[in-house]
Amino acid sequence: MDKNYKYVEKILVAVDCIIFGYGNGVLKLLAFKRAITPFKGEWSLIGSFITSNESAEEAGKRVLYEITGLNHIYMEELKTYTKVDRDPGARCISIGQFALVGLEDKKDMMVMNGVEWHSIANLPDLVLDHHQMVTDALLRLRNKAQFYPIGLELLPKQFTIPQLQTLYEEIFQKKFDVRNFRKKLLSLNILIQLEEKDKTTSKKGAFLYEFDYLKYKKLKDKGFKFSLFKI
Amino acid sequence: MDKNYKYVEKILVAVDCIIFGYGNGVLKLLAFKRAITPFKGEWSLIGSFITSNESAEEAGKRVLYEITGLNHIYMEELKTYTKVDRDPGARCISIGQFALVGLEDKKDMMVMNGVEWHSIANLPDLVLDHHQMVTDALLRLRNKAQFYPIGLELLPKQFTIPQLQTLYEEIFQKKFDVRNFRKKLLSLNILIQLEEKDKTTSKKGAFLYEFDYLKYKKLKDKGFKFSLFKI
DNA sequence: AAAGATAAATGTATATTTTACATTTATTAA
DNA sequence: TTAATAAATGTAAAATATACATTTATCTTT
Repeated sequence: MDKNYKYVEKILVAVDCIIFGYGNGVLKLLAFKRAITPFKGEWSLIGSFITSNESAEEAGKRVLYEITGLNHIYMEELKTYTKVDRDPGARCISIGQFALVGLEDKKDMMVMNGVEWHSIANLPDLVLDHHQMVTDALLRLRNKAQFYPIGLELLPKQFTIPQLQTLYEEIFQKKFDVRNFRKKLLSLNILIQLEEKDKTTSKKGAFLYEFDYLKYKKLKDKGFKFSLFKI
Repeated sequence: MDKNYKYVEKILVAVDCIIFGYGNGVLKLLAFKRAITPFKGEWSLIGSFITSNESAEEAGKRVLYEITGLNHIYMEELKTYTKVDRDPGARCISIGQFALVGLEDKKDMMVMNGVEWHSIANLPDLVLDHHQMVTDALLRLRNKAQFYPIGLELLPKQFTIPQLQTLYEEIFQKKFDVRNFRKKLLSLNILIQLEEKDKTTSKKGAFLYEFDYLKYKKLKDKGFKFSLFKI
């Protein structure tokens, strides 16, 4: 190490993952019941200390993989929690990592002992400042849903418009008018209608759609701003 | 320290401040020429290692004060830079702190040797990943200007509409129509028109305004979303 | 006192977007 | 054939955004 850094204090650096899952029309958060001290028996976000050979995002993805077997998951930094006394055990900062998991295509997901998906409407108490992290992450989720076609991360590759609407209604805890919702979504021109219908929820069946990711990306790179709704 | 944390690696944690200043119609960035190794003679953002008794924001505000004497400055977390090899001297993560300084009311600001305001249009090369931090911060600034009356931080308490427009034009590098700009701003109902005029830039003089911060806050708390412009 | 110069202030018509709201359609099961 | 059910659709009114040119207040000069 460079001698100039020699006398500087080092700090414990953790990541904690705020992992939202969406399945069966319900928005969920992944948490686990700690089996060992500290905080044995209490609910906690999934986290880890960062090691010297990984970035925060790598650490987040690593621990998510270790605990769920999930890979290639959408993850971004939320914010960093650095209050001096946030962890009574030691000075420790934590980098919140925000992640989104579509649960419909992950039915085969491994679920470790003590790890559970909790409906957002009914969260358990969480250790330390983890509840604050979830509050912050929910704000981020809403913000993201407004300016980014978040169905890309939370819905299966093929989905129906009513499914997409239910996702938005779950995220915003608010009903939208079906005619206006469909009109607005289709006006963005990033959905491809397929020929098949999904008949699992109605006799008539609902047409399946896919996101046209390339078209979305092109428009975005051109500076086109998506705003899905005035909420 | 709790024994459970005993065998975990610690990491150097720094803050780097991306400090935007606005004065004389120009948007500027604060940087300093390093007088000592490492990177002696190169331009760098203002930063510091975090000590064990301060949060990231406290560290950011401390170093800003140490170097400029500035106090009570708007500061928020930008993002954290954690790539393993971002600093060749040592494994070191850095928390970017985004700050805004209105320079008109700070004419008496102390300027330490080697510390300089650089016009955004003409930035020097910066060490490490500091240029990336500035790029990220500029995006944040634009985003913030769109959804928050950023004049609150970057203009003197009393200001004119043309001044406010110049600020927005500087931030977005784009001209706005004077009629539409004024109409939109006044329609938000958070400006108080004063009786005095500012005659420094024209014979006719421009009416001075103040932000009605309380009204703004009330509307915001009610869930009212400000969107200053479709850019 | 009048004229000239300069930036500030203003209004309107058109286009676009958002909102509110009720009926018809496709399909399966009885 | 009928009943049941969720999916799909259209239109008018309101709100917002855009494009665009002239008048006003004041100081300076003649």
